[in-house]
Amino acid sequence: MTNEKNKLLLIDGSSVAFRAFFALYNQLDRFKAPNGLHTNAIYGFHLMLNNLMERIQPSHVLVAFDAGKTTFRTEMYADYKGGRAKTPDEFREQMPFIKEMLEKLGIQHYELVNYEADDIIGTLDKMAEAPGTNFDVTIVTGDKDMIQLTDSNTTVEISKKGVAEFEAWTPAYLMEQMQLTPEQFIDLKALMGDNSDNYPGITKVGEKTALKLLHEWGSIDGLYENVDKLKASKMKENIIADKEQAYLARTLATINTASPIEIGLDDISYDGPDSNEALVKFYDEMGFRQLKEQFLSNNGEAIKELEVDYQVIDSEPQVKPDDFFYIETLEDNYHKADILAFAWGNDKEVFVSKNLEVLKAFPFPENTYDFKKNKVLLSREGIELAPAQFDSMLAKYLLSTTEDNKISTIAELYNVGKLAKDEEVYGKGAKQAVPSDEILFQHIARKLHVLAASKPALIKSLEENDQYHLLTDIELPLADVLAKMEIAGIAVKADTLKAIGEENEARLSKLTREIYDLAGEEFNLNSPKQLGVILFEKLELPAGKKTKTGYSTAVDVLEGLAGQYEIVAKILEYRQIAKIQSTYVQGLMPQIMADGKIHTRYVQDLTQTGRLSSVDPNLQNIPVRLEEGRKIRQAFVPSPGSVLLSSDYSQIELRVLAHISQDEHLIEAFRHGADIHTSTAMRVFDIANAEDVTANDRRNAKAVNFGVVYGISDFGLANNLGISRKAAKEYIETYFERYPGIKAYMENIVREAHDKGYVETMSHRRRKLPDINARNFSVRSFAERTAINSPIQGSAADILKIAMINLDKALSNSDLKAKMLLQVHDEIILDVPKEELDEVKSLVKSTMEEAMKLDLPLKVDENTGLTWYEAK
DNA sequence: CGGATCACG
DNA sequence: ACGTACGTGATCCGA
Repeated sequence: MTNEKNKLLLIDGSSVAFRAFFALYNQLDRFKAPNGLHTNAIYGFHLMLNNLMERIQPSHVLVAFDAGKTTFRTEMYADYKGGRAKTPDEFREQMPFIKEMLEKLGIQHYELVNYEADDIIGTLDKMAEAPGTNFDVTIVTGDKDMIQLTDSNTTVEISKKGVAEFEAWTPAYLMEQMQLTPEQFIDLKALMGDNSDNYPGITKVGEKTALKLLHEWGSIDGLYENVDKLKASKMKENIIADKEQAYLARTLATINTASPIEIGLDDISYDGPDSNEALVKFYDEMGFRQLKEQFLSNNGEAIKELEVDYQVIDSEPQVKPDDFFYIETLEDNYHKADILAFAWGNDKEVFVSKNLEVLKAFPFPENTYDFKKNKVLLSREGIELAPAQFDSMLAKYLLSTTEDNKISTIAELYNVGKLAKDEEVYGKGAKQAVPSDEILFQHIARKLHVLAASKPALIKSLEENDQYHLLTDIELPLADVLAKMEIAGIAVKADTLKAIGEENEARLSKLTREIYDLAGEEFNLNSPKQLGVILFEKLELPAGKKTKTGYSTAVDVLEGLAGQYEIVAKILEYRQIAKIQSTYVQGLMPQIMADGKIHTRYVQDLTQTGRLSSVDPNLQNIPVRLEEGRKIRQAFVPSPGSVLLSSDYSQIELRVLAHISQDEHLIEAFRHGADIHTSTAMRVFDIANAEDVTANDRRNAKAVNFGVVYGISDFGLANNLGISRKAAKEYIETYFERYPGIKAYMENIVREAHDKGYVETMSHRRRKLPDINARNFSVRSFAERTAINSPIQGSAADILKIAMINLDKALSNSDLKAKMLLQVHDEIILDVPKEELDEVKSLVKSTMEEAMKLDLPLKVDENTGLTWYEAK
């Protein structure tokens, strides 16, 4: 050993891992490896290590772990650490990877049968104090027991909050905080016991009393030598009676500094990772992008941000047909956004411009990113964009829905260099601003380069997956159709909304007064928390479910009470109206643009199943089930001289299920055109004649049919029908018995998902299922239900997409003026001139019914009206 | 910014 | 034994 001071870092791995797990517990879902493993504890542990290694710069490091449930302490006291809650599966599954991480980092870890991490640490600490050694020791742990080890060269750091805050205990700090020496700290635990380790000290003695006794008598020995001097009291009796227990507690609390460990200080010197490649690979496996980058940059291997040369063009652009084209906007909502700049070119040369005049005679190339956005933006400049041949956003979406489809993500996934995030270039929130031309141009030039450079890899992957046709035959043509629908928009009458709004306001203020009256005080009716307190504490109504934050006041809970309590009925009414008012009256009104229309945006690259979503505003969830809300639809109207036509698939998901499962009974039922829920009721409940099926039978059968599509469980069905779990289980068993094809489908698709890690729709749309082999039951079960549902929901989505493309083609090839306006998952809403109605109605019906050939018919129902309210 | 609630298929 | 129905978006509250 040299004369220079060595620095030894000893970490209680089991306790620090546990701390890390809970420090990031609220982000459990965010921290997932690509293979589905939870990583919050692994990541948190790494962050703690970063903090410690940087601050302490140790020459020697060891992470000690507890070896198992039994130790020499359990031999002395069987209940030691007994009665602890089981460690969560999400935590347990991470432990092997924490150890793997330490190995990759070049940090030794150690555990010893029959001993705890504390004892290993205590023993090494002792070794580091032997004559001839010269160490400063830092011990890091999550609980206070180890404070007893602090001395002139040993600091004990206790993890306090998050992953970066520690409290450093030295003898001086211990004296200041508790007026104790490290030896006395053991006696403190002897007197008060340890709840979390599950051993008692002296009855009724907690920290306060224990401290008082120690300050008076110096030690547990001192106390018992002088026990006669204590004045008679219950406490004195306890002290005398629990003497044996107290000494046992002292033995249990004392860290063994002479454990038979087989490693020494020479074995734990630290000199960084053995293999940088292995560490980087580990980061990749865990999905630790930031840690990886940080590591690489510290090693001078930082992935460099792309350097892309570009030319600024102000007129007469040179464009090759197989170039890429990209438009940049700050705002997401391209119905309002300004074009900041645009770029074109390929991976060799890039051109940029912000002069909109350049666009007027632009020969738009065939490759782009987010064609739909381009088309809508350019239509505002009077340019009508023809469909593209390739769209990187849609290609990436088809390949994987696990991440977003930003260009920076594509760059990362396909290894075509690093791209700054938009937030870094443009800022976010209030700080968002347009940067200088130089920064803006460089950024979009980089994007253009990434698009061009990644295209071959995207196409190759699509072909390997047999998905290329999904891009060319479905998503790309659909983008063009959707752009036209978004540009068209739907007329919404502000006056009608206003009238509904005024009526609502009157009802809301009356209800508010009545509810305050019944509650006996005023409170914020929109706060579930305050409402819970009023109902279940002040008024003492029987509380149902609980949520993480308090009492649940959701509808299903309140509905059970509405019959008995006037206030609950009024709250339900208030909620219903308040929802309509805030989301649909006040929410929609400002969305009506200068042309009197609402232009939604369909998000084409988001859902896990292949459905669209609708935003700004969402026109796929306009109320319909309850009359009060349905009135909102009176504000949605056709163009002058037209009517609205709404055509929807009947039972499309069950039909898809019948087809892909090939269940003969379900297929037969649809071929006969019978009411499907009635038919199910007859089969499952053994009813011979359709007339004998009661409304209740049908309702139950309907719930079972829905359940099947969702990946049924007895619990879910029971919950939905309000029946016992046992009864629900019997329903399901009978159902599977009567529809064996369905049962086989479910088993097969789940098995396939387990084997492949993904499932597919009829047209090879994929959904990856990283959780399908999870060790955690509920995580895995969720993935299994998803495996059952996604091919059904996704195939239905594909069918409607195909129908929309075909219908658009048919309308374009005709003289018809009818236009598609909206899509709501299984229905299309069109604006149809009155004189075209008959023709369009049957065209839409046949196009939709023939969109895909199944082994049973598809069926379309339609409604028409002068408002959307009537057309349903 | 996450949770609770509720609107749709 | 575990703890749930599948897929979305908007609004409000409260740390």
